[in-house]
Parts: sequence; C-alpha cells; structure tokens
Amino acid sequence: RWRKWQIRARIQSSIDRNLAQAMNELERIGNLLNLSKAVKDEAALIYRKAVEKGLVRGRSIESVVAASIYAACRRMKMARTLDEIAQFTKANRKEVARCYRLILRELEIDVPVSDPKDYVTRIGNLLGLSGATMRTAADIIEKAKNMGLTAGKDPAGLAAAAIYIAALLNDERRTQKEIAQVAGVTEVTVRNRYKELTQELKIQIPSQ
Amino acid sequence: MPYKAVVNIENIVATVTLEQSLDLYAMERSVPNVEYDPDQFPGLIFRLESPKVTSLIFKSGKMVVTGAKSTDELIKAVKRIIKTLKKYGMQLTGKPKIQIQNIVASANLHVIVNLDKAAFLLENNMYEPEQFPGLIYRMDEPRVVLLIFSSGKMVITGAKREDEVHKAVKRIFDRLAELDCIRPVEEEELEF
DNA sequence: AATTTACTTTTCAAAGC
DNA sequence: GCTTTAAAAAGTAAATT
Repeated sequence: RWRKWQIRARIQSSIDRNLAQAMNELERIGNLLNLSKAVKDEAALIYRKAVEKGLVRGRSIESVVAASIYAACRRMKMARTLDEIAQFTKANRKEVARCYRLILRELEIDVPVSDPKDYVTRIGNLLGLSGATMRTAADIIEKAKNMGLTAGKDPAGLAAAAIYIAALLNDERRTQKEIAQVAGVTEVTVRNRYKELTQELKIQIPSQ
Repeated sequence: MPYKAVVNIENIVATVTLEQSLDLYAMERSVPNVEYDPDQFPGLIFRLESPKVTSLIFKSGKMVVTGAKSTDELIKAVKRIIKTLKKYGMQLTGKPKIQIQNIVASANLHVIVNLDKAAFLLENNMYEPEQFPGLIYRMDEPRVVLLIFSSGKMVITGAKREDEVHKAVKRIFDRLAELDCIRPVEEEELEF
C-alpha cells in the first residue's frame, strides 16, 4: 500500500519537474515565434498530455515542446512551418517532425489539414499588404481548391503565388523574391504555382 | 466508377539464409565489384547485373536481396549470386532458404482522389502536404501502408505476398468510392 | 529557364553500435 | 535509434548548363 503511494508520488514529481522545464522552453520558443497566449496555452495542454502518456521518454524535451507548438499552431490556424519552429531548437526539422507524428498518433488530437489561406494571412501581414489584397489571394486559393489544384502542394508555395497574383491585381506589386523569402519557399516554386494558377483559373495579369 | 487499377510490383526485399558462416574479408579479396567497409556497415554489398538486384551479405551467412521485380526474378537472382560466389572460390553448401520480407508496388486507379476529403473521412491516415504530397494510409487488413496521390497513383508497401497488394488496392478503391473521394479523370493521355 | 541530381515519405531484413 | 540497400509516387530544392 505504502510502496504503491511512494511510486506514484515519485512518478508525479518527475512529471512535475519535466513540465516545469518544458514550460520554460515553451515560453521561450513561443515568444521567439510571436505566438499569442492562446496558442501557447494550447501547446502546453498538448505537451502535458504527451508527458502523461510517456511520449517524452528517450526524446529531448525541446523536440516534443516544438512538436506541441507546431500542433497547437495548426489547431489554432496560426501558419508556421516546421522549419520556422525547429530553427529555435537544437533539434533538426526531421526530429521535430518525428515527435509531431508521434503526438498525432498517440494522443487523440485532431489537426486540420494545413490551409494555404492561413499562410496568405501570415505572408500578407509580413509584407504589410492591404486587406483587399489578402482577400483577393484567399479567393484565388478557394477557386484553386475547387478546381483540385491544391492537392499535394505545399500550402506556403500556393499562398505565395496567390499573394503575388493578388498584389499585382490590386496594384501593390511585390517581387517573387521577397514573397518567396517570407513564405519560406524558392522563387522557382512561386513561379511554378503562379503559372498553374493563372493558367487554370484564367487570370489575366495587367501588363505594367 | 469502374475499377480498372493497374498494379506493378516495383521492388521485393527478401532474406536468404545460407546456414553457414562466411569470411567477408576473403570474399572482398576474391570477388570483384563488391563493397565492404565493416566500420560503416556490417554487410558486404554485392551487385548482380542481371537480374539487377543488390545483395547485402553478412558473416552469419544471412543475406538481404533487394531490387527484384518478381518472385521469379528473385529466385533467379539468388541462384546467380550463389553461382557467382562459388565461381570466385567461396565454399557454399546446402540450399538457400528464401523469405520475402517486403513487397513494394505502385498502382494507378485512373481516377482523381480528393485528398482533403479523404484525410477528413479516412481512419489511420496522415496527410501533410508541407512535408509530403501523398496521403499516408495504414490499412489493417491486409496490413500494408499506402501512399495515395491526388492523381490516383499510389505506392503500396509492407506486403509479404503479391495477393495482399491487389487486395489492398481493390479495398482502398472501394473505400474511397464509398466516401465519395474519387472523380473521373477528364482526359487521360494513354501510356505505352 | 530548362536539365540533372537529390532529397522528402513508407516498408523490411540483416549485425552492431 | 542509427548505419546500408531498393523502389515507386509528386513536390520541392539546389546545382549546372
């Protein structure tokens, strides 16, 4: 009886110590990513579940925290790539992705499929574009979805191309280079998505 | 939507047990075109030109043969590997025991798959287009993993028998159809 | 800007670290 | 877990030309 209580107390204290350290990491990375309290709270909730299920054993706290933050961002529709999050940890993208997959499988957490529209908002804000341009870009994404042009494509690349087109249509042109940079994709990808979207959606670009 | 899937076996991974220990250092000296660096990997790498397969040979007498596209090709390759090793002076006795460990196949359902919808309705799936363009589906029976693309093409892996591949393809087609996740291809260029 | 090469994902065994 | 081997799918990336 006593021994059982002792074991339980020991496990609880180890979870507490782990959580204390993890919450510091979560706060640090979350602030570097400019995440709101709501997203950080969601990440904390996911991390707590992961610890209770023993998913952190044999893994670095930092990687699991990063994976929890990624899952929280996805659930809260706060577009952040795995690379953006992993850059603030000692682990690489591959290790954080491994922890993320583990969280998806082991915890009963529903994460919606990444939406290019979430990246439209993020890229638009980083470039200081108007709400009208962002709405145009979101419309382009919606039409592309309905035509089946988005399946399997990187949402960041799709959003980058939609922003490029929308900015041209709304007369606040940005170069493919600066859009690609904030979107975290290459200019070639922006160009490829741009070609496909303008062709398939029959969008006429006014010549400068 | 008629079922007209085309299935291709792309790779068979098998283990071969020779039931005798081997001197890999001697093998590296006498058999040409082999790679052996025990610090990097414990197996000796032997490439057979026809049938084009690669074999990892271990000192325990066990080997891994990869690259065969059919069971016939696999058996032929194992016979030729042993014949080649004997030709270069390796003493091999007894008949090898061949076990297929994994079959990788590709298939084309000739339909367009709505991956967003499938990701939402299908169980045991993972669809992360930021990471990989295919939807990863873990099927319980037969126990295989399918990588499904919006083009209707897919990869089936983890099967131990060929009939499991065909069964899995038929099953995923039926499942995608009942979930209303497929639509016909507008116009398809014929492949020859 | 077009090619080529290469990496992402999944599966599996082998022996050893 | 890692190391090595093979293979496909489609997207993205980087290096050449």
